[in-house]
Amino acid sequence: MVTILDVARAAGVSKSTVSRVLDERLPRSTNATAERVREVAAELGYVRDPLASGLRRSGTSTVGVIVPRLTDTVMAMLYEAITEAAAGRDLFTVVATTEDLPEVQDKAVQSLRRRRVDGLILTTARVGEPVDVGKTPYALALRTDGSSPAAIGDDRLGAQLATRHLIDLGHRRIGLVGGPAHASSARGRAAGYREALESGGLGFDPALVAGDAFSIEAGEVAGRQLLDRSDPPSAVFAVNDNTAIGVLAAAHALGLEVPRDVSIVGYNDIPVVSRLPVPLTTVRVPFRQIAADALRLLLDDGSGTGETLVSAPTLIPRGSTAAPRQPGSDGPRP
Amino acid sequence: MVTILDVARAAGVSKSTVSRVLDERLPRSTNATAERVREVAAELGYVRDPLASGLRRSGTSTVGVIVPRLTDTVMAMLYEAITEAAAGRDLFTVVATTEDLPEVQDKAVQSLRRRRVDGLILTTARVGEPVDVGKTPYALALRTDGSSPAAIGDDRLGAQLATRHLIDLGHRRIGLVGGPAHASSARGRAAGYREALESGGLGFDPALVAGDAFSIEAGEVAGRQLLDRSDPPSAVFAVNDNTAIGVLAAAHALGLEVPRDVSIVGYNDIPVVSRLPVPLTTVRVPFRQIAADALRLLLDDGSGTGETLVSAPTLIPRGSTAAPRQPGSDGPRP
DNA sequence: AACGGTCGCGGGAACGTTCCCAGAACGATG
DNA sequence: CATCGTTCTGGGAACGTTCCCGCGACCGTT
Repeated sequence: MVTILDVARAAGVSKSTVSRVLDERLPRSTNATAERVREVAAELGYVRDPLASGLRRSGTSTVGVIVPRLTDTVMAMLYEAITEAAAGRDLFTVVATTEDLPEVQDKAVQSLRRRRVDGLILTTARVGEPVDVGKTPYALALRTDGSSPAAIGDDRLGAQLATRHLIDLGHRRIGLVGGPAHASSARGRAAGYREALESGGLGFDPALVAGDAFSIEAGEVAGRQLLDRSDPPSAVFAVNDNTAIGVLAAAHALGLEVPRDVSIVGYNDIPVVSRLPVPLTTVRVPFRQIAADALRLLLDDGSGTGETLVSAPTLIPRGSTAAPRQPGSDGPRP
Repeated sequence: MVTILDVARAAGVSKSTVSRVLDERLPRSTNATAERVREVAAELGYVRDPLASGLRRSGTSTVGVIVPRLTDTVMAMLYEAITEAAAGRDLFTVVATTEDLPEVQDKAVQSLRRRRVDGLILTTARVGEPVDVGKTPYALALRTDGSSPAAIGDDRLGAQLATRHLIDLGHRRIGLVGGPAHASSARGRAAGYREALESGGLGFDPALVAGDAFSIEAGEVAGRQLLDRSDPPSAVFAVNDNTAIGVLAAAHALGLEVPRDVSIVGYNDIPVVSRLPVPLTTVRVPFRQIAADALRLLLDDGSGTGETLVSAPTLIPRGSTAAPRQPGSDGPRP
């Protein structure tokens, strides 16, 4: 391994000079020596040792990302987006999972802080429970706790788009499969759903709401609950694609055909849903934008406490939504 | 941050002693001073600085994992399994993605080596293209290049189980949706498919084979190719769950009902497939075992070059497979 | 020509740890 | 009681880098 001393010797300068020339944080000197040093360094294939560098500066050009689990495709997509955005700033990313358990999260935070990450991005925020990551800079993504800097999608808008889409198709009884109350995203989507209903003159009916988790299983249970009765909704908006898949399964199990008997809308547009036998209508979230925003909050913006950057989602209409069988009347199914 | 010097002062010994006592690689001394040092360290909440430690030792207690992408749930599952196994050995993991592009992989390898990972686990091996990671210890997982140490599932066995399952149900024309030839897993599964056919007295028919990638899209294309003709197979074995989902979509698009008109088997048992409207019969791969094996190859076994550890998969029968409509005769569909 | 200011450079300490080595303490043995 | 061997300890160098600080060169001004 070639060190800074090798470069110094080869260029006939001191290690301090090499260090200074190669310091990417300083304004790039266009000096004669500087040029030579850079040449020599490139020639020898010198790359800074991140360990030694990190030890001396206190910062490692690394950001830590904390997610509930990577097997949730949404989280995997966001992490990949963050990694890409970070690479554009010459930053490395490191990820830790929490299983959604606060105590695991604490361990993850400690583990990443110990590794001297320059900042943390968390997607595990719970409303009303401000995260505590000590004095490490941090930002939230996808969800907010209401007080920390956060980069999120416009969940109300997304839910409004989805619900309004169903209304426009002629649906009058629209169910909601919601998510956990601790997630701001689930709350926002529930609020948007309600607002769209009311602004569409439909009124909010608590009997058409079920569900309290993001998983496929929860979606299936809630879907069954909404659909397996005498007066089922003709359409369901699900808080995310996973729960929508669960609703799809519930509908199938009940002998309902999508979209003939019931329309379904999901949220996030994870890759698989566009390729299901019945491609899912869903709301696409600009993950790259959100990732870039989170990084911006983390690095550029240090001072502004509690700022929230919001990105607008898009409705992606697909095969899982159509006009109800008896538009506007919702007659009992045969 | 409390350093080793603080501990030394508080315990009334030298930093060398503290360092020695706290060195987890040395046999744990049951000394009186040792005990006191440990107590004091715990009391002060001392944790070793990984940067300084890594700089001096040359090793960071970190293993790097290289995968094509994390949005592939299989890779996410494996990475989580590796992380868990690594945590059991007090190791940290770091992941990099390659998009399946060799040049990106090279950059990923460099980036991780520069960070002084103690070893690398790669899931991107291509048969006949031995990976080059310099002198960093490494092991392959899920796929092998034929020469490096590798921890894989028994792909032939898995495919045999899947194919035999279809034969046992009475299918006589069984299609294969295969994967890329560079992946040993795809090859092994193709081989197992063929062996099961032949040992079942069915003979191998190249006309019943299609597909050359792991994606949903590829599965859909191949599924269409196999199913949209006058003499379609009554069952299809897909090289993984993604392609199986693609085949599912193709079948639906062609108006075929699963499993009534065509049976489908996937591979990997990613979470979503058990919750599809028609739950997918698939082959479960012991990812935790494979992860533990890969780590073992990497760390315990240094010397043995080219050893391959193979884990046995299990068939998980679900709703996507059933007896053919006219067992054994494969009459044309109406 | 003398002086003040700016700039670039090099020496050396520091970051927190590990490792080498010399010496102290201790017990055992002849 | 002297000597030897073993175990344990502490001092200091080293890992590769950054950062502080002093010094000399150079430029422009009076």
